[in-house]
Amino acid sequence: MSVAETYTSAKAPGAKVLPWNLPSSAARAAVEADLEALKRLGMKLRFSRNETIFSEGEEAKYSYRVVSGAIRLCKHLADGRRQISEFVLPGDFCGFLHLDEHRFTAEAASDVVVMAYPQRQIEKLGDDMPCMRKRLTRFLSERLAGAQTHLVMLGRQTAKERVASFLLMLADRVDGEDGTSVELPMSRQDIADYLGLTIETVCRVLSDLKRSRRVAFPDLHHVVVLDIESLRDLAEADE
Amino acid sequence: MSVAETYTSAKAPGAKVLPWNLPSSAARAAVEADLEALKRLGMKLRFSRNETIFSEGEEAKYSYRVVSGAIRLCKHLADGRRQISEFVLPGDFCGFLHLDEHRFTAEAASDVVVMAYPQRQIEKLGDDMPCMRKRLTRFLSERLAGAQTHLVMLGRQTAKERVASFLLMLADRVDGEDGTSVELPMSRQDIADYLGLTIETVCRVLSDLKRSRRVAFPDLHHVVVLDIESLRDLAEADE
DNA sequence: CGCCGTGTTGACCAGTTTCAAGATTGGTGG
DNA sequence: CCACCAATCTTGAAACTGGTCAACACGGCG
Repeated sequence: MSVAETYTSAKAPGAKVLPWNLPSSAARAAVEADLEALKRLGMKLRFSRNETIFSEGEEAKYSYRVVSGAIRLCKHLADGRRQISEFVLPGDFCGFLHLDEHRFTAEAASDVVVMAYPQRQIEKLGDDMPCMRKRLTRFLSERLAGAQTHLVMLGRQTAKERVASFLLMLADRVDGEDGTSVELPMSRQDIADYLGLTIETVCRVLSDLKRSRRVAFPDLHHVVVLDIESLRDLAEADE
Repeated sequence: MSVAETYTSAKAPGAKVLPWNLPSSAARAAVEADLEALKRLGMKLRFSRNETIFSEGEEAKYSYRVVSGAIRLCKHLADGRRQISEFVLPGDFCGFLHLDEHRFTAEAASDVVVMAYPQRQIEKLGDDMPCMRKRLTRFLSERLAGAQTHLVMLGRQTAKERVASFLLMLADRVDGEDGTSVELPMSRQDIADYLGLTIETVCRVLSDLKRSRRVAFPDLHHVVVLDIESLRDLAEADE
């Protein structure tokens, strides 16, 4: 079964495709197809949990693709507050901003394996190959659209809605077989910092969801089983 | 005095350039320089306050540049909640997302005059002219970086910090002579929906700022005089 | 003059945070 | 394999920020 098929079958008829903040599985599959040129530029790197991959303000020498694990993209305030703008999951790209400096910090949310591509070469690739260029603008456009959805979440949704949306997003992005059992490759604190909440609030909401049988934690803290339909009611968000 | 000069002189020595969500005045000035090709594609349109320019989900036929007034880019939830992701001020662009559908709604925040450029032609321009293409990817990158700053604001800043940051951002973006007197081309409700607050909270914070002499309203509600330095203390935000 | 849209202020309330105390989990070394 | 420790997660109670509801003020315009 191709990734693209997994993607379409995961969408129940009538289910709305959420405009989340990374390219959909379908888009990723398409990228896969003609990414050979990029592949041979990359080198494989490993980072362990909480290692910094690059920092805000650094010169942007590389862009990355996650092979396994997860990266968090975040900004740190002087007093320790932190906001995560995005989780980068296996198959996803990050960087590629075509700015001289990184505008956010990238840290390993779990042990992670990435491919690193030299920024220079990527830009060259874009110059030479129109298809790559189109992909890049589309990628950036998609990410911007995703960020706007995230803004709605932080600006106008309640804690319960945010957590529900978050879980649905993960289920949507992870190519799980059935899509209801999802691994959370990030800590509660990471989730809180993504959702603009405290870790305690995230815990409480998850406990509520557990009590109302909308989620279950079979083993540890890091695997969730979702009742998609009932979570969708809570998420409410979309237009 | 060129726009670029205005920009650099507005930055006091040591003042940090805020990574806000639209291209800086300097960037805009540079765009100006070689935008002749684009210019003759555009047609001038007028919208009056609260008119919809385009809606989320519509086919993206045009991109826009604001000549005068302001546009708000926003998303509406089913129950009436609204989040504004960006204000588009004179000289700024919007659209250009290279996606088939608009991912947000654009409405006139005040009476507004815009230039509308056919999306098709723009893409063609990008194909033909490498410099335009680079400008586009840089534009999108810059917008994405700006959205991330906005995320920090909504996720991790207090009401006071948000309002202070907002006023500083406006002062930074508007090419005012001295930069301390700023016109607010949007309503209190618009500001609230940009900041993820209620209109009452925005009013209260503004009143506080007025009492503590950090802002003043000479005439109406729609012109503010700022004490940049003391507001910067409140904004706190940046890394 | 009086209405309507918009902005301001006050009193009260609710959701979220804060602070603090445990409970679980995972890892390490005996 | 188990004991122990540190890190992470969970839960509770109290405090607080910002939201809600309601009244009022102000300015623009017919």
